Amino acid sequence: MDATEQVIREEGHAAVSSRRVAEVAGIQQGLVYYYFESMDDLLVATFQRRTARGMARYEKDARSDKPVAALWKDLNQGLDARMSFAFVSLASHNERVREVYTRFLSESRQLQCEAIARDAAARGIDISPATPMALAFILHSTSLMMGREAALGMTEGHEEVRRLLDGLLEKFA
Amino acid sequence: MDATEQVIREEGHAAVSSRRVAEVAGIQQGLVYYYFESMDDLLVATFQRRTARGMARYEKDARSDKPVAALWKDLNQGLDARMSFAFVSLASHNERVREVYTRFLSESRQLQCEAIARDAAARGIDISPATPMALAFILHSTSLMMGREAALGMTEGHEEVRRLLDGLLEKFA
DNA sequence: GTCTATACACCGATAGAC
DNA sequence: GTCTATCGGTGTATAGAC
Repeated sequence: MDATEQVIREEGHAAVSSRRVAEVAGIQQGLVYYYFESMDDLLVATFQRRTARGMARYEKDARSDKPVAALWKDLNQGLDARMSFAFVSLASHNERVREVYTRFLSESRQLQCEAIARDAAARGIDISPATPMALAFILHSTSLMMGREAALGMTEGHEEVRRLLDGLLEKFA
Repeated sequence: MDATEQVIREEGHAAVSSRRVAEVAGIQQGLVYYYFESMDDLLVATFQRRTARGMARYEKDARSDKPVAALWKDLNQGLDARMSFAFVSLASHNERVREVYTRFLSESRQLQCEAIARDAAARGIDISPATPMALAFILHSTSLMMGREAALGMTEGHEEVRRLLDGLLEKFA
């Protein structure tokens, strides 16, 4: 799974083959099929491990003493943009990957909504006209987009966006 | 190029091969190489055509009598999420596709920034603490994310996000 | 567990007939 | 312009030795 992630990151998901993964892992091609029934299984297992790690990170953020600040920091530093794109791209046309991805998206957003609502209530912060859901959505999408562009070598305007959101979230810090 | 787009949309960019594209287009495989020197050329040409059409749409929005409202409407209706993901995924590992994509992103954002700034000035609208750049970025990323999720069958929270942004952009309508 | 060897499908690209 | 035929390479997956 480590080798699979590496290939996706460096060469894209189209380059993931039993031969290439085996080469990176330092084993022979046939051995891949001793551990995974098919390449599809390997792919699904790899993404499942990723989403489990992602959820663990978000849960840790939610339990910290500054949930929203921790989440926002995590979204801006912890996202692996290239893996993320590969994930979406695959999810569009692979039912099993789509299930893994939509469950992760749904559960993590739910978690983030609750964290925002609880944090705002605890600190007496009024986020209107936004709602926890809208805020969670916007934080997620903007940080993902900045990660995407940064992965492609573009950072124009990112400082401005970050400054604006940092300011709006100031009371949570 | 139409056949290529169709294959990308329905089966993903990994399924784009001269044989598959030829089959969809109703021609023989070898003929693809009469019109395009390589599959890479076909892919780049296909995306180039898309970005040209995208820019034309944004320019039309910018010239309309309600630039920001037109842009926001366009972002929410005109984005082909699946093509968009394939584009990004490919751009990560194909230099020529990356160039096409980053130029498009950069030019379209520039255009949108100017449209927002001009529209706000003309209507005497104060968008602070946001800036034209930050606003363009957030509109783009949220609409893209909603398109992405909708393509995967998720629409939870979208109404809330749209309501919030519609409200914030109300003065532009 | 790990290897080698192999079957069979599909890939990009080219050659040459019409 | 469009076709058929073909090359070498790579893909998934399996069989069987050790």
